[in-house]
Amino acid sequence: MNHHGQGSNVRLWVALMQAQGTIAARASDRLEREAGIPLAWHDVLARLSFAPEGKMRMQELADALNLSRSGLTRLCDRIEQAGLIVRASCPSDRRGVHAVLTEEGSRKFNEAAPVFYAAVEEVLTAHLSEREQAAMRRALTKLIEANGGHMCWSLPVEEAV
Amino acid sequence: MNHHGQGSNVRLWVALMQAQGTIAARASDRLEREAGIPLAWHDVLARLSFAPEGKMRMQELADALNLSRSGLTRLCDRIEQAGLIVRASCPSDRRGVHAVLTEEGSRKFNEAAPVFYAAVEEVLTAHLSEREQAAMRRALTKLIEANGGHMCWSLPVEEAV
DNA sequence: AAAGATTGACGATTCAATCTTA
DNA sequence: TAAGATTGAATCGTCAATCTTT
Repeated sequence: MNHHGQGSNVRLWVALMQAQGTIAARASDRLEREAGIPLAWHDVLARLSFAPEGKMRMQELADALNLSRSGLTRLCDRIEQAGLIVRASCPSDRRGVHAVLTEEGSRKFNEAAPVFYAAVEEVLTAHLSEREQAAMRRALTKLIEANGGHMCWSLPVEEAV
Repeated sequence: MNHHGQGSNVRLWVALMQAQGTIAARASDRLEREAGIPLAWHDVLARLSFAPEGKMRMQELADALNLSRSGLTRLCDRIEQAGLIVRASCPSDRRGVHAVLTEEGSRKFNEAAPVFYAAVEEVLTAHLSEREQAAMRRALTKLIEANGGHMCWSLPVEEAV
């Protein structure tokens, strides 16, 4: 196909799949062990924490986390069961539902976030130079946009340092 | 923690997770649509195709694919059911089991591989320059090794071009 | 006793169908 | 009729226990 052969392309594919898998598994283990919540729960709490008023529509949340609607419904069932979020009917459009962070959910996130940051540092950023990180972020963002995704992340407060 | 704030680290994390998810989903869809097999099946067939005599121990295969042993057992159940592989007791150590590519499995792989290559090109390499690809592969390999993984991939024949 | 693989019970995710509201 | 969300059935993966062979 191209004059470099396909092996090189496949190598990049394999590296991407394997790196992501390994990194996510290790960070997930550490978060579960040290903060007592699954990575998926942290993702939800984090998104809500950085959202205005600590709430988001189910649909928004599903998109942000790359989950199907029903997948998010089930995930939120479990987190609500644990008391970290509640559902609230959306006032402006009563078809919609807000997932809202509770007091306890907020507390839990504040407890888990440092563990998560440390895990990301440990498995990801500690092994790459600033230049490598910047290059990788640029490349990954290109890939996301080229594939119809939207690299969205509500700015955490720490960014403003 | 560091003077760049944690937001930057988290951005890289999110970009990695999202890019991998989007890319894998798109390639998986295309493979399923155009070749009629799930991505996980292709992974197994590909590994076997590039292994000596078209066979591998279950354990090896599980490691290569980042799957648990039982996960691979189940996956191989389905693929064997479809007639693309068979199991054979390992002669030298009768505890072990070989997954062996069948004629039909080999045929199916030869049909699916071009689709897979095209999909990788479409979702991944088409959007990155040679330099970007090389930089990314280096960085990802570092990450894999730093996290106790092993970036292993039997050389495809095409590599020797 | 330990290694390789499988099985049962379970958790998490998806698709298709359903329910409610716009 | 369509959009937002949920539910039932099915798929896929994991952990712990089991079975066989070393």
